[in-house]
Amino acid sequence: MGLRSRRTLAAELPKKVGEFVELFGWVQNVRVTARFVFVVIRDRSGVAQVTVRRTGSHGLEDVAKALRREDVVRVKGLVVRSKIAKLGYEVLPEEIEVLNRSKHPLPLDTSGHVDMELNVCLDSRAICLRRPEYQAVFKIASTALRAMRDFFTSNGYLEVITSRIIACASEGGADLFEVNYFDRKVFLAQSPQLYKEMLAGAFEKVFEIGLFYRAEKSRTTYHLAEFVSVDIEEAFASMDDVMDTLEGLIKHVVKTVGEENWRELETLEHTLPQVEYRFPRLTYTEALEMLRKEGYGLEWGDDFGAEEMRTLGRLMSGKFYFIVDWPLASKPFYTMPSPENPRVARAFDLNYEWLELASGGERIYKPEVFLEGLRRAGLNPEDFRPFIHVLEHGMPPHAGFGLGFSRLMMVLTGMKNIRQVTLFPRDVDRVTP
RNA sequence: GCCCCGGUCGUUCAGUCCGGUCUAGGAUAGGCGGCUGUCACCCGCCUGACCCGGGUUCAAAUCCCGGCCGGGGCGCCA
Repeated sequence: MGLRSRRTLAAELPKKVGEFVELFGWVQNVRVTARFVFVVIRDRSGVAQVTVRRTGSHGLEDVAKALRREDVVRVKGLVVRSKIAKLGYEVLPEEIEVLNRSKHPLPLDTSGHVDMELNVCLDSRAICLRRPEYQAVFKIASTALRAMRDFFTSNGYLEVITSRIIACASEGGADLFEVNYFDRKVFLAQSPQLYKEMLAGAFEKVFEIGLFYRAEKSRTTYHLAEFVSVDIEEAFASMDDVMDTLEGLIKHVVKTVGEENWRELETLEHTLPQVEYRFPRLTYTEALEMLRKEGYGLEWGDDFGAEEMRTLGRLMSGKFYFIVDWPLASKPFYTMPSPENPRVARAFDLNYEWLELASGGERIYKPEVFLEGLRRAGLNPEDFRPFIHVLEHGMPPHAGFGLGFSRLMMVLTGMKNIRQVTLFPRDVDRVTP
């Protein structure tokens, strides 16, 4: 018989009053009194109090008294109601087995009395996650991932997995990590961009949730060298279509997390953002005008810096909002120019307050226009043969977006640093654990 | 890469400005003892730290320089 079928979780005890159960978990606390030893056991469902009556005969009592925080134990005992115990019930043990001892002192405080610095937490990540308030973030993340998959699949998108290994450092923009691949120099992908476009030419609607890499020495609270990107690409769709999809996605995720993770949100003392409105769609030019009125000396074509984004976020009063119709020069080479004005891109960003969560738009689908985009970006067409090959054989018009999953998680959990919502963050300074 | 701030028991917070009873203090964790159906149990005692290197000084946790590490901001940034 497996352990799992024998096991009872702490949260199930109220239903087991009068029965013998086996608890498995960690020692959270031990309190010794004249007639009892109280051991608090924590498992993934919550905590339970194990009450050992002191008989003076060195048995269970000695085992219980010797327990220390984070020891791993199995407790077999009778569940009884209790008017005195704050939980309303407790376990009277007949066996306590120590499955593993924890070394002391612990690298951090798991009792919840003393807070820890982010770095201390990350250095002992799995131990820091013994604390419920640190677990809450990742329970919400799991719900969000599931909600996104539900949303995409129920809207007809096919989940795909593309390669992280690419041959050429040729997609422009950010720096790529070099990897030795059978004595060839290859690179880690920084986005699934061209792959998902090619797949949109076959499946029409695809999405991918995956890790991507950028070798930029960014030291901010919202950049990592390894990050989770949520990407879609859709054939026969316009910029407005995928913006609607993205808006629907955000609303579905917020709603689902609100329904399923209210306990975790309470633990984090965080309230989800409101989404009961149509996300404003601001043009780049309108945003520029708003900033000029605030006194920023910006020219058409300038990018918005951090301060500008904070101002814009304030002016948009804490809403999710799109900025559309960017200058083409500020967008990647594969971006579709507007048919009305070739200096304007059919591209958008989605922001929440000051933070850029996603960007997307329509893509070039004609080979000759793509070659013109490459020429403008100073890139070598030879490096794009496989992609151009697809463009030449019936690539439909298409659009898509990429969403920074961890940035969305910051919004959903109220965390101020992307490392707090990443289990094992990778940045310029950290590659362990 | 730039600017600002910081580095003190396992963790966390004081002390540094203005060098000297700092023999470095509190909380929490750990050890021992006491009290006690406890539930952040309580009380007492104990263990345990000034990032590294150089300099100034009679004297450095404290001032100066360099390094390393950390926090924040900016830049870079599909």
